[in-house]
Amino acid sequence: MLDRRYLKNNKEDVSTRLKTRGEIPNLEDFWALEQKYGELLLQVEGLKARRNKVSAQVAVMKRNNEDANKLISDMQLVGEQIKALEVDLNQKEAEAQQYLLNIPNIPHASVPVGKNEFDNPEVRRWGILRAFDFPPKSHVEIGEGLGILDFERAAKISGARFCLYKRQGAQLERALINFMLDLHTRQHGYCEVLPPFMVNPQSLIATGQLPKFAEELFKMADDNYYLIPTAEVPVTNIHRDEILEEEQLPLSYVAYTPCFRREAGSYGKDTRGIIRQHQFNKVELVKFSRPEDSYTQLEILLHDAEMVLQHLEIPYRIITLCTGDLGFSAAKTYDIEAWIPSQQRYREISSCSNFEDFQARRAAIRYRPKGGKGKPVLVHTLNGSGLAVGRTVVAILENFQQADGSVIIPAALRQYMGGMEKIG
RNA sequence: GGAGAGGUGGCUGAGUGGUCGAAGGCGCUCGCCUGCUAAGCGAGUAUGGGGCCCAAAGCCCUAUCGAGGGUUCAAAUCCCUCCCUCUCCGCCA
Repeated sequence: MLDRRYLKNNKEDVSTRLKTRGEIPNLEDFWALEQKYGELLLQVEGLKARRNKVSAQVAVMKRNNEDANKLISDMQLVGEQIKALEVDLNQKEAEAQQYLLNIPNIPHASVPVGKNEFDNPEVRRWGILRAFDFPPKSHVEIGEGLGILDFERAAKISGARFCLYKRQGAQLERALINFMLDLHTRQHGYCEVLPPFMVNPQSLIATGQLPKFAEELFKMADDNYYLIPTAEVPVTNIHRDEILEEEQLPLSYVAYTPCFRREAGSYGKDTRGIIRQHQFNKVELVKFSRPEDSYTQLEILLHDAEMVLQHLEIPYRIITLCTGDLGFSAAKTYDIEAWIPSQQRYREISSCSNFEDFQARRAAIRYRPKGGKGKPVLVHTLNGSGLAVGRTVVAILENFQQADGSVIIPAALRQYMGGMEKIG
């Protein structure tokens, strides 16, 4: 959510910067709404001030056994006026709130202007693409060949976009989760948390999935809970409605969770394999920082995520999402894309974003400047995948496949696989 | 699921219609004092919104005692609904 006052006072600036996202915001309506709201608020508060004052007088008179009936009947009228105005006021307030909740974040000045994913500039590449002396197979072929990925039975159990991992496949997934958690906690200083996988609507509003993207979420039919689409939701909400101490910042959390997404609107995309699933595992990094540090923290976050791929010896590249490709809540996003040999292209395996105070404002996450003096200030929130586990399995199977259909296990992972060096 | 108890400021804890944004204690901040530490003394110490102001400081108004509604001139206090926590029973990994 954007700052209401900033939005009110900088219509032109906000409007031009939002347009780079491809949004055409109608700020005039909002402005008119705010104007009306302000007037009503002034009226209502004026009347309340009067009533409070008179009520105090009534109290005094009653104590002195004086007759206060005149004042009381006057205030009855004032009470009715207040009630009538408040109906209008509350409606304006709700409208303004709805409006604000549906406006995306403003891109950071360093974000390249562009229309869509084809305008995302590459930042850097890492690793050497392996030269295959045989046609590389897709992870589906490899996984089914080895009997470690079973899509048919998953479809029977659940449906499309699910996968049953078996034997070394299941073990590999588990090994990766542990490897990533250990790396981030032991070497990068993150605090490990294991949050709930179901959350209430408030949490989803705070991080920006609601109200706008309800169709992407799995919702419980009989309870007011949603399955999390990412650990970002429960972990960012750890500090919802809290005032942190400046000394605590930056706070860094790492969490493993499964993620659940309806993938509405992506019919036909990545239908085969485990690239795009309704349920997938992810190790997520979340940071809370002072505003002045958040872009430094974004670089650190990106580095921490990259290190996973470097340890696993998987080639990747970093891109900056352009204004037109930026997610709703993000001010700036780097994607890490791993090399997928069967597709001869890089595919997203991590997304690292700075949300600035966009989520913090929705979630009321603030910190008190040092010394206990001064007003609480909104923190900046950041998060990034570190990494998407299923897609890491894809990258390993494909990049480390052998001509005979077997797969070498990256050295860094072997201690997590009971010393196993090869699958198949 | 059944029965009961309870949700008040950073914490603890009082408050059953007006003098309560809220006693007391703890903590914290600043100042004083003490050779150091401890103790002691004094002052201050919630958050959102709005207004005055170029801005800051400050002042004023308003809201907030789990959430939302209601009664009343007036609600932490009375009524209704919901949420959460705790205890016991049942069930269960």
